[in-house]
Amino acid sequence: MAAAGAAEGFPRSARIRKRADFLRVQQRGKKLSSGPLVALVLPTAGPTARLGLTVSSKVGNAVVRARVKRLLREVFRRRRLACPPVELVVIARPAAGAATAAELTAAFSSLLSTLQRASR
RNA sequence: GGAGUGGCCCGGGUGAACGCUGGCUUCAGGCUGGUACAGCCUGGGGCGGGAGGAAAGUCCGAGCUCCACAGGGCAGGGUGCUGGUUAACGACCAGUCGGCGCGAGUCGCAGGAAAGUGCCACAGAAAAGAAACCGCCCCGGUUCGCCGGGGUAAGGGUGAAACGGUGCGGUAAGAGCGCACCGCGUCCAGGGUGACUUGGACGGCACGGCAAACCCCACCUGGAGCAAGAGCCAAUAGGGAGGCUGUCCGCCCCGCGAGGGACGGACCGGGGUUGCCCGCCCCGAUGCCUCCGGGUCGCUCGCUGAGGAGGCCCCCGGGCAACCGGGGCCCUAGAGGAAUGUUCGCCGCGCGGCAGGACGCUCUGCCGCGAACAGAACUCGGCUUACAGGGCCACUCCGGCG
RNA sequence: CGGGGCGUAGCGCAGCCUGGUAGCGCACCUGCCUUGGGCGCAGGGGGUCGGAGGUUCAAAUCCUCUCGCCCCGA
Repeated sequence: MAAAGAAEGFPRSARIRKRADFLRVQQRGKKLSSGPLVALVLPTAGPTARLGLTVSSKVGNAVVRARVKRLLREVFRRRRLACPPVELVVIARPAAGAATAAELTAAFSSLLSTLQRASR
């Protein structure tokens, strides 16, 4: 176990995939925001953090939405094991469609940093 | 060389690191059944696969799936020159006719206006089956200003459009009144599968426009859509399925009777016949009997390894072509809160600047910037729309040189 | 996947079905009224009718294609 590649992996178990899970986090989670992003955080009993993304059609067409999700997933993949075990739902506001990759990365990174500080 | 027309193609390449996804294989752990072993789940390793020309819009057509369907009529919807291609189409090809263009070409919802109804604003006398405002001509009257009656439709004027056009003859003035040509209609002959076309004869003109107005005619048309649909099935709740039973009348049977049962008809209410009607079919408040299954979340299948109405700037044959037949080669991803990504190099492409060779076309080097439109969601055939940059082919017109 | 609606002046809407003049309210400008402002009265300006093509003598209106926005159902 614990192969070298697992440090930056992003397996299916680290994703929120059920509508019920999304609704639970959105109703009971704590709300944070940074720029074009809104995050809802709920502590979990699982071993690691899990991420779910919500990017509606207000953000842009399919290409723009996919780009936003891939960028956010990439940031989360790099820092996943450094995060406390929470369930995290990130909602992209319409401004996220027009944001550059650097802006989105910075916004999500600051969100993750405040999360890590709060858990200590 | 310049201007243009039509069509086709490409849609960056390569390497490394870290990731994602589904297939095959292998290892470890667990569960079920268990003799070997098989199946499933979780995690790791290896191998090879992983967006488009439009995947988009969802404007048409089909496959596939489920539902409905005795039959008849009416409605609704769609298409609309002809012939063909196709699984099918509103698509495509070829042609006909008409518009535009010198031309290559291009555009066209392009049936019927003597089946009927309706509309044609303003202007104009008159907007559809006739009429006569200014006129022109004749006759009568006259106070010489003109008035009355009749003929006419050439000219003026209005309008988008005025009941064939031009010319000659003719006439009181005129008029298809007569003639020639053109247009129109009918008939005949030739060509063509056909739309249509060519020629001739006859007719003296009848049929203004609008059907992307209602409509008529011809042909086509059941509804929904992979969240279709099929299977397994937790918690919770306790229901779900099947059969009988409505009211009245007639008649028959059983019974002493109350009553019960069978048949036929009518009626009431509800439902089905996925628009309506006829017709047809089913059901009945309460209650009784029999059976144990129905279904939500979730999961699996449908779903893409085997079939594809699949591609080929491959070949052969048929056809003007769309396309068809045969052979060869090749391709084919399968997610499910939804993968195909991120970072860093090198090469290639375009634009701009600088320097050098060079009259110029252009070549070399360096630097900077840029690289679009857009993401599979059951699968195909079309159409439409978006798109940085690049390449190829055929043809037309104009100019120059030989 | 399927269905519906909207786009007309700076804003909110009529007009479209049944073709011929684009209009209403608020806002804007000018004048009157008032010491001044508001209110009120009178007058005025302003619209490629989302875009392209077509039918027609004539199109906001009819037809076709297209762009954008909003809503609904499974």
